[in-house]
Amino acid sequence: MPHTYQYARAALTVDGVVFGLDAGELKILLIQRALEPFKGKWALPGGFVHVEETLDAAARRELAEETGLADVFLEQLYTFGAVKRDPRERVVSVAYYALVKLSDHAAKAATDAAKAEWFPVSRLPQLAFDHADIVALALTRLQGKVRYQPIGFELLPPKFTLSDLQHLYEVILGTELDKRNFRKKVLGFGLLVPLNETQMSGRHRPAQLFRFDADKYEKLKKRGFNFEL
Amino acid sequence: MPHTYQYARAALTVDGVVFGLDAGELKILLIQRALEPFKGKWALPGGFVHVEETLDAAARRELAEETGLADVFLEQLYTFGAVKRDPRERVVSVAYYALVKLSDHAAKAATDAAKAEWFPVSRLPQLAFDHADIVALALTRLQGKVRYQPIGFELLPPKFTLSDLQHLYEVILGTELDKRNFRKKVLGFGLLVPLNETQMSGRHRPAQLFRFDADKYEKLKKRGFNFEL
DNA sequence: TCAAAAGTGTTCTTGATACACCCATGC
DNA sequence: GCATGGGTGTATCAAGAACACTTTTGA
Repeated sequence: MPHTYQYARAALTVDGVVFGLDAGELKILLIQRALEPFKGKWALPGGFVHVEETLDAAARRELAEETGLADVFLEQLYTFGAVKRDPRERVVSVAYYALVKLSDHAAKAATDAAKAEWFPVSRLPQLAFDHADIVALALTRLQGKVRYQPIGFELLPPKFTLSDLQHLYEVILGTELDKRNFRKKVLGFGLLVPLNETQMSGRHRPAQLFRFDADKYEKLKKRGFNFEL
Repeated sequence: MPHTYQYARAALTVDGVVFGLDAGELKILLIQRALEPFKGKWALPGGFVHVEETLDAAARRELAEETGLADVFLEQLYTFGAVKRDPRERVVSVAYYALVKLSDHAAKAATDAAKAEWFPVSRLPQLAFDHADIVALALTRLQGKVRYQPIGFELLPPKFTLSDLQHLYEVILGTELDKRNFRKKVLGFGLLVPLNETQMSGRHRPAQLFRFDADKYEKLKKRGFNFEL
C-alpha cells in the first residue's frame, strides 16, 4: 500500500561506526555492499528507519541484522544531510557510533553478516557515500569523549590489565603515556577493582587484572565527580 | 504533484534553540504556535526540511522566516526521533542551537515574526512537543562547549568589557567566578584586543572595552592551541 | 565624600610532568 | 641467567584557587 505525500520527502537512514580493539589496533566494522550504488565498495552498516521505530532502535536493529552485534554501547553522533550524499535520491542519515568488546562479539560478527570485516582506522578502504566523513567525525568524537568519560572500558573485556587500558588510550589518542603517571591517575579515581586474578601472557611477570566499577562511577557522577583522562 | 513511496516515511523538520543574552540573563527565543497541534503554546522556531536543501540551510531558513535572524552562530545539536513526539504523524527533528548578539538582532526579531518572544531559560513557559527536552540538551551543550571553545563571544556585542564577559560565563555556567583569576586567565590567551574606548555605565570608573580577535584564534587553533575556560 | 564597579599581585595548594630501577615469570 | 613486560616513588614545575585594597567616576 503505497503512501502519498504532497511534497517529496527525504528518506531517513541510520549508519553506525562500530569501533573495536583488536590486536592492539583500533578497528572499524565495515560491510561490503551487495547492491548499487557503490556495489562492491565498503560501507558503514546501516539502513532505513522504519516509521514506527525510534532512531536508536533503528540503529540497533541494523547493527544486529548486518553484523550480529547486540547490547553494545551506542550513541548518536551527528546527522548528515548534504543534498547529493546519495546519488539516487535525497537521503538524510543519522549517524551513530558504537563501542564493542571484541571478546564478546568477534565470533557472532563473523557468522551472521554476508560480508562484514574489521579494518584498522589507519588503513581503511575507500568508502561508499560520505561514509569517510562520518568515520572521521566519529573518530574525533571518540578521541574527545574518551578523555572525560569512562567509555574506553566498553572496548575492553570485563577483566583487563592496566597495560591494556593504557594501550587503549594510547591507540585512541595517538600519543604515548607515561606508565607511572597513568597508573597513579587512573587508580586515584578508585573506580578500578583489583581482582584475585592475574593474567599470564608470555615469559614475564603476570599482570594484575581489574574490572571497572560502573555502579560506583554512576554514584560519583551524580555527586558531580568528573572522570578526566 | 504528490509523491508516492512504497513505505511510509517520517517527516523531517529542523528546530532551533536560539540563545541570547539580555539584561544579564540568558534567554531563548520562542514562537507562539498559530496552528494545531499545541495551538497557542510556545515552541521552538522550526519547520520542514525541503527536499533540495541541506539541514543547515533549512535551519537558517526557518530562523530567518520565523524570527528574522540571519548570520548567526549555528550548530547542530542532536536529532530527536521518538515515535510519538508529534501527535499527528512520525516527525523526526534535527535540532540546532544558535547564539545571537541581541545588540544586532533585537530590533529585527521584534518586527518580522508573528509572535516571537525572549524567555529567560530559568522561567520558560510550557513548551509544545518535546521541545523542553531539546532546550535542556541545548543548555547542557552550551555549558559544556563554552568551557573549551570561545563561543561565548557570539552572545556579546563586538565591543565588550571584561565584566560583561565574566557575567556571561557566570550566567551560562551558573557559578560565581573570581574577578582577578578570570581576568588573568582570559587575558593570558592574548585573544582580547583592548580598544581605545571605554564604556561609561553609571557613577563609577569607566571600563575598558575589548574585542575578540577571531583571526588570531583561528591561527592558534590550527597550531593546537586550546581555549579553556 | 560617598557609592559603585573597575582594576591589579602575591601566596598557597594542587595537580601534571619527568624520570630509573627492581620484580616475577618463561624460556 | 636473560629477556620481557609488570610494578613502584619522588622531585620539580605549572596552573588553579584564595584573597583585599586602590582607582575612577557621577551624584
